[in-house]
Amino acid sequence: MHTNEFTLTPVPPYQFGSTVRSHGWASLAPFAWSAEANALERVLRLSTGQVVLLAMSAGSDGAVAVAAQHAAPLDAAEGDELERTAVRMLGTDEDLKGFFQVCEERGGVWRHAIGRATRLLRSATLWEDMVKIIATTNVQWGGTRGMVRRLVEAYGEPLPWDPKRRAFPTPEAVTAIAEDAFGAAVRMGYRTPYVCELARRIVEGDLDLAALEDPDLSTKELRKRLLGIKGVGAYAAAHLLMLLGRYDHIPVDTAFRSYVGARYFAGETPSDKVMLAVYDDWGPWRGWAYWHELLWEFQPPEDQELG
DNA sequence: TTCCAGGGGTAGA
DNA sequence: TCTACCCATGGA
Repeated sequence: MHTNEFTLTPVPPYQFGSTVRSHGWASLAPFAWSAEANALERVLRLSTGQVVLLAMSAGSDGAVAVAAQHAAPLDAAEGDELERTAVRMLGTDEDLKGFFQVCEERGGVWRHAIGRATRLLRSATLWEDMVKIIATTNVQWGGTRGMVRRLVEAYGEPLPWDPKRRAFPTPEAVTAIAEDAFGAAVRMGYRTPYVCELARRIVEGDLDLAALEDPDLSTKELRKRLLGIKGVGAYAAAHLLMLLGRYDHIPVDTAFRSYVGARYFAGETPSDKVMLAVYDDWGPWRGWAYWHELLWEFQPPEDQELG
């Protein structure tokens, strides 16, 4: 057994704990929260095929500690990929000063956002984020967790010394499976052909994920390309845009309608257009503003976070 | 049993 | 651009 430990120094302000709790991703396989280690763990398959076990936890002075266990030593390229992937998942390289500046100007409860210093937890790859977003549509959270768990258990590469723990399946692994077999194993219902087609497009080079992660691509063009993916509509595109660091669209779902209706319209639910207008003055930070308010419903801010 | 979820595709207007 | 209608699955 070999180990590789390193620390990430996030762009401040940053908090590991609030990032892990930023949405439900930490409870979707292969992510798992280890209470005893106080760490976010997951199995990760590197592009060389080596499968590693990652543990990410809060370090000192706002840093994030990452520890990887693997059966064989990692070469330089594998080490780079490991670190790049940890940065992607934790958003430690994301500069949100623009958003925190607006929160500072608004003051009041918005100072909580600065204290929380949250990034959205990402998956190891955009492919994994896309599959998981598709698995959240028109289903309750328990259903999403079940679909993702079955997908990982059926087709993820096992950790060599603990084969019950598996990585998220690659697109190549999914394309190697007949669609009806995939459907029977994963039980994603009508989402099955969407995921299979997505995997095929990635493997065949028809969909270039790296191009979608290019910060120089305009948000408008990026959204158009996301909407071109079968299974991705307005909600899923807005959510994926947030995971790609663009916060000007709000993922409108039943949670949005329920929360905004209760908070701003005395329990009534006007049209989506009217409810979305509540956040218009946040400009490019609309999505983040809504997301913070929704999070605070379940994770009420404490006064000591202020200032 | 019926309803519907952290919606989306499609056809037809 | 907007609206009906259908879509597998499983929890409530």
